[in-house]
Amino acid sequence: MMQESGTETKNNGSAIQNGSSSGNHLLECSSLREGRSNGETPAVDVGPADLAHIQQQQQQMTPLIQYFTSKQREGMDDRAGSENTKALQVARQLLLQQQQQQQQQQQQQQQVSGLKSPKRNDKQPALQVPVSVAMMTPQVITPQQMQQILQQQVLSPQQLQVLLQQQQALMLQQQQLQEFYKKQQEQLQLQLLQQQHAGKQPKEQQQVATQQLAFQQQLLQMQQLQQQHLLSLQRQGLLTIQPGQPALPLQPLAQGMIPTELQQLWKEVTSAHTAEETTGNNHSSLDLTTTCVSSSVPSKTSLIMNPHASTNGQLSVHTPKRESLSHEEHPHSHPLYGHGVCKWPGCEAVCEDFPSFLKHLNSEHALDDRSTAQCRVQMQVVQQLELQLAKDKERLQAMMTHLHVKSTEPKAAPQPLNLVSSVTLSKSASEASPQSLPHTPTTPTTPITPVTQGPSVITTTSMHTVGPIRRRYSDKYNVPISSADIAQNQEFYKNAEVRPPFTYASLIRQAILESPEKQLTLNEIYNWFTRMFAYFRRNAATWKNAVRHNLSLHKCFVRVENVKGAVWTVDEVEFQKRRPQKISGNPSLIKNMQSSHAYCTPLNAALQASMAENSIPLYTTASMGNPTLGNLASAIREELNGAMEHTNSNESDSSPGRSPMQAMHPVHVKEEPVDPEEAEGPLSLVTTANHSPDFDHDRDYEDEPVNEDME
DNA sequence: GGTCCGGTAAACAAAA
DNA sequence: TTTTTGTTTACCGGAC
Repeated sequence: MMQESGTETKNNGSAIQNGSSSGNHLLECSSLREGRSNGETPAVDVGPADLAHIQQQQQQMTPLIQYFTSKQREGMDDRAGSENTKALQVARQLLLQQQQQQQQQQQQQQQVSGLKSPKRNDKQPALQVPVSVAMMTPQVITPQQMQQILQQQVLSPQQLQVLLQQQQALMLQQQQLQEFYKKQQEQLQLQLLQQQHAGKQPKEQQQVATQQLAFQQQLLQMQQLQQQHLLSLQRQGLLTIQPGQPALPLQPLAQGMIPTELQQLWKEVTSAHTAEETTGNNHSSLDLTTTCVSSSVPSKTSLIMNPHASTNGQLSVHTPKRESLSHEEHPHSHPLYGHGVCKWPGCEAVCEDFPSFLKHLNSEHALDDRSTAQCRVQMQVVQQLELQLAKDKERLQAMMTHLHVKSTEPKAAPQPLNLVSSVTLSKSASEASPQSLPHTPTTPTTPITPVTQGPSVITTTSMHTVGPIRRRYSDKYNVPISSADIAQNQEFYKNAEVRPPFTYASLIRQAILESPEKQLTLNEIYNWFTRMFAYFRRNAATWKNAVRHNLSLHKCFVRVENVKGAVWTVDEVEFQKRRPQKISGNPSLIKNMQSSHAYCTPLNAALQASMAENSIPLYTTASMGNPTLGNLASAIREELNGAMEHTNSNESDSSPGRSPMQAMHPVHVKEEPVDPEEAEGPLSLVTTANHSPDFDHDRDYEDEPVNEDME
């Protein structure tokens, strides 16, 4: 509640200037008044001097903010917009001086308080007042300094904007922190009173004091965070820092002493910090313009992003604009965080909650060589995917041209042809409406949204893929796969909320087979689904039910009672029985399939090389899954072998095409006459190389290998 | 048009 | 009591 008020104040146009500082003071003062008005002994013994100090600093702060605000409103007049950052430097120095002084004062207070007797009236004032003051006005600038800045008028619009925004962010942090701090104080007051009335001994009071001290330390850490923020400014070149002002390391918060509210506060504060830091990264040595940068840049800081930011956002997986919106609307949503897992490529660290994720993000994925390299790799991956997509499009066009297939777009879709989209659009054009595809009944009204979060280039076209899972296509529509998609699809399905074109049974089997012991619990299967497919991170009730349904329904899934409960295994014999035999009639198809698998290697090798070049071991499992390509390949071979076996031995078995491999049937187009009806085929099934029977549906079947290997 | 298959929804029961 | 797990049935749409 207090935080809300703080936010409102911040968002209020006219209140911006003094909303943070004065607002904080007022809040504190009012809080103090309340304490007194209640007839309770004020635990926070803020003396007149302190109040005067607060007011004074408030007055000092206001002109600067007003100035910045006015500059912003004036459209950041470039009149004085020389790039000279001298004024900013001055301001920065002043701020740092202030902070130093406050820290020193705080430390002194702490020392004093530590020596003081646990008597109620003695301990708290020393502990609290300095902290609150320090936290409220870490960046106070004296009127003289302010005037100096104003006289110089050397701030460029961008600098002003940056400074103003960051100032606001810091103020918000301070405000929130202060509010929480006051809450803590009030609680402690109550505790003290209760203890006093109950005749508690100083021991407990000491405990309370200890808590106070701990909290104070946390506040100090917040200051350090702010300093880091300033450092990030320095990185941006917007500020220069004094050589003698070392950056304080971000110390971990004292565990076990962070109450829920503090965690909440911490979360918000670190969120802002993260955003700022990310922005700093953007301007630092890295000229990263893709996901890694744009992903976590909130709207607040979007203004200070480089001119390419918006463009980058469009090209990257996440657009800054959308991200910022989502951040505003869903404070806990973060493109790098989902389902309790850090989505940083290759990380997948489990973070229980958003605050812990933010901490993790700040600690593990700070601006360093590794993160830089990862971002670069991600860029390369995206670029490679883009290139591959372009190639495939070209190839498709050539194929269509060769087959004299007049564009089926009128019938299929107006959207650009893509491996994915074309598949969806093909035969079942009637159903191909993008909106109708992806969604489970649970989300009928939100058809496209999930897909929009997909990977950059693929996203647009892939939107149309979402629904295909149910549809099956006959072999004749299959077209030789372009080498492309293996790694692509893996990454794609992991990031894009596009429904994989595989049956639940196939996915379940894959999950089980990928497990070390070839057996998984239901929950582990769930986890595999969510881990491997972004699509299954939503509508859990639906697909989980389907998973259970499939497990129970299909004989190929065998439930085994284990020591630790029931696990599910795959009866390959039964599963093979399910396989379609369509492929059986076409040995050549199998050949093609095999050849198509060969594509995997080069692509993955390239990706791996790229990663190795950047020394990014993390990528191995998470985003690319390259390391597991071997497994994937072997799985494909197994599939192929199975299909071959069927081809050789079960030709008579003509159950409607369902073999995993069936999808792979290579290029029927070449072997079968192309009739008008089939003409659509190429379009719809551009990629059909490897497949499990169930994977046959509307997609290129190279996906399966990828998916199988994802793990 | 019938059949098969997969996806989805739902009800129900047992176990945790 | 709630949640998870497991089973079963029904329905629908797509492919054959």
